Formats: sequence, C-alpha cells, structure tokens
Amino acid sequence: MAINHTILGMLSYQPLTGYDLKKRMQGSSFMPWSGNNNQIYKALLELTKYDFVTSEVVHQDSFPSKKVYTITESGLVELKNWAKSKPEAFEAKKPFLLQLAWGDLLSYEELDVLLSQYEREIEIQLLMEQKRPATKQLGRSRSPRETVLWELINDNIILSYKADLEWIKNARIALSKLHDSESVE
Amino acid sequence: MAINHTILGMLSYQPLTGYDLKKRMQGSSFMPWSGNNNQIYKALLELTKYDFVTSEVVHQDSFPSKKVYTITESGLVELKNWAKSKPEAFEAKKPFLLQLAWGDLLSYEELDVLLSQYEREIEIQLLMEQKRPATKQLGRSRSPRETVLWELINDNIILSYKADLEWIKNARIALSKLHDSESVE
DNA sequence: TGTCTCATGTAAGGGGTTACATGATTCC
DNA sequence: GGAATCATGTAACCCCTTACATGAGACA
Repeated sequence: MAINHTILGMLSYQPLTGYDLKKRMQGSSFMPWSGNNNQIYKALLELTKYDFVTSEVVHQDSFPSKKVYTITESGLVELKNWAKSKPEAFEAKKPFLLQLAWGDLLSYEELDVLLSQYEREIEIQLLMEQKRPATKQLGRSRSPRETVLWELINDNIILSYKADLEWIKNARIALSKLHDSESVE
Repeated sequence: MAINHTILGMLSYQPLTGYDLKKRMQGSSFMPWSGNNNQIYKALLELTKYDFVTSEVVHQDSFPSKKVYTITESGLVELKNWAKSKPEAFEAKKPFLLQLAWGDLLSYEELDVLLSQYEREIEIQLLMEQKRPATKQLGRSRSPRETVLWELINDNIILSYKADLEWIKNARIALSKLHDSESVE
C-alpha cells in the first residue's frame, strides 16, 4: 500500500491535516490516486495504529477544528526502509491500445479520426503537465539533490507523454502509407 | 468496462470458452488484467444478458464439458461502436517515482543501488516483451492492415519501456555528476 | 441567495486480486 | 505418486471511486 508511505513522505516535510494531504495529492500527477477522503482518513487511522504518526486536535475560531498529523521516529524509519526497498516496474493502462486492437473493424477514415483524437488527447495531457508547477506542492526542498530528484520525476512523466506522441505520429504515417498503397492497387 | 469489449473483440475472431479467453488474456501484455476466473465468467454472464454473445455447451469425452461462446450480430455492432469511441489517455502507475520522491532520505550509494535495480527491472521487462511472439494469441490476421495495427500495439509497449530506460540512464548520470561536484566542495 | 473554502468523516459500489472447490485425464 | 492441463465456477478481500452528510464563515 504505497499510499500509506506516500502520506508518511508528505508528513516528513511538516505536520499536515487530512485535508492538506488530500489537496497535495490531487495537485500532483505522480501520485496515482484521486486523493479521496475515504482513502486518506483510513490511511491516517492505520498509520496511527502502527505508531507511524501522532495527531493533535487544533481548535480554530473561524474554521472547523482540525487534526494535525505528525510523523514519529518509527514512521521516519519505516519511510526510509520503504524508500530503499526493491523497486517495481511501472504498470500502464492503455485502453487506447485495446481499441486499436479491433481497429480493423473501422474504415481508414474512422481509424484516422480515432488516431488524431488520441494524439490531441496526449498533447493536452502533455501541455497540462508542462504548465503544472512541478512538485512545488510537497514542501520546500531540503537539499539541492532533492530538487534534482523532483525534476527527474517531472521529466519521467513528460517523457512518457512525448514517447507516446512520437509513436502516434509514426502510427498515423504508417497507416496512411498503407492506405495509399492499397488504393493504388 | 473495457474487459467486456476486449472479450467481444477476441470472440470476433472465433468462438471461444471462458478458459480459452483466460489464457489469451494472460498471454498478452496490452490487456491489463490478470485474466482471473472471477472477471471472465462474470463478464460472459453479462455479455449473455445483453445478447452480445450466445453460448453452447459442448460435451467432451476425455475432458470436462465446456461452454463455447459466440459473438452475435448486435455484439459485433457494439464492438465496432466501442472501437470508434473517443479514446482516453493512458494512466501509468509508477511506484518507483514515489520512492524517488523521498529518495533524499538515502545516501548517494543507496540511491544508486535503487536506480540500478530499477534499470535492471525495466531491462528485464523489455526483454520479455521483445521475446514474446507479439499478438499471435488473438487469432489469425484478417487483413494486412490488422497485422500493422498489432505491430503498432507491440511497438507502443516496447517504446514505453525504452523511454523509461533512457530516462533512468540519464537520471543516474545526473545524480553521479551531482555527487562528484558535491564531494569536490 | 448561492457557491466556495475549510474540515472530517461514512456509504455504496465497481473493479480487481488470490485462493478455494471440484474432478477427470495425461505426462513424468 | 505427483504435477499439469482441461474446465467452470465461488468466496473473501483489497483498493479505489463517487457521492453523501454536516456545518461554519467568506464572498459575490
């Protein structure tokens, strides 16, 4: 359950409430969760149970009371151990590839519409990613190295969109060439 | 629920049993499901309910009886409409990026071990993908264009691994340069 | 008056996973 | 004798999502 460790990670910068965590999660794209209440408040309960975090209720005059969570010593140890643990390969869900797999049911025109729609979609995602102020949500950098790490994360996301864009452009060319050669015959 | 349409797609080649579908799903990497019974037999029930497939029980002497599913006319229409529907962008789950995000807790040595483990992991995935006989599981090609589509799908998967490999190599270089510059100071 | 922000939680349900259950045959 | 293949299904559980519930203050 990486979401628990991700929360620990965010708390390693500073104490935060569930509400804060939710906003940070929603504002960052390398955290693959929607940042819904259900997950976050449940995760905080679990982290409390394992003594990885402690919480303190803070009363506010003009706002509802909030629970501020702070990472513990053993929480930091857990976070570091997780950060060192053997990495897994990524898993991609690409429903577009499934559509393409049965694309032979479509005409060349329909296929090209499909491909161009996908191209535009990926372009939009890429632009949104490039506009986004990187990883600023996660607290101030603790070292120059940490800044580099965040840039690398950002690069990875951007590169995966760029790779898909390259691919789709070549795919469109390949299919239009095939179309031309077939209409000549 | 793309799995239902994926099953329709596989049935568009030929009638198949749930067991056949499971094996095909497990043998192909662009279908992001484990191909477990629960999903497949439930999906077949649902497809039957909507009259997108019909089934026929075939008795066998040396094996258990099997239910062979056949796609209907309306199932084919549904499949084609889905194939034309507006494509979504891919979604990637990259737990490694989450680990990297808190990588500043590690030493340079620990970080490089982590990066090299990831590099090897992606290399292994890439090799497995390149060894795999593409999309041969899904029935014989119905047209030259379909063959091209399958090659494109295969390319996409391979390219996404290659893009990540490129990235991790550059990441390691960037971090080792930073390390060198810091140890000089 | 209505919507937004702050703030914590619960409910219902979809989608996915592994493991279990059964039972014959085939291959080492 | 033991594992693998053929074949269909169920059970338990995890993770994640949207929507609901409450309730005050700010802002237009």
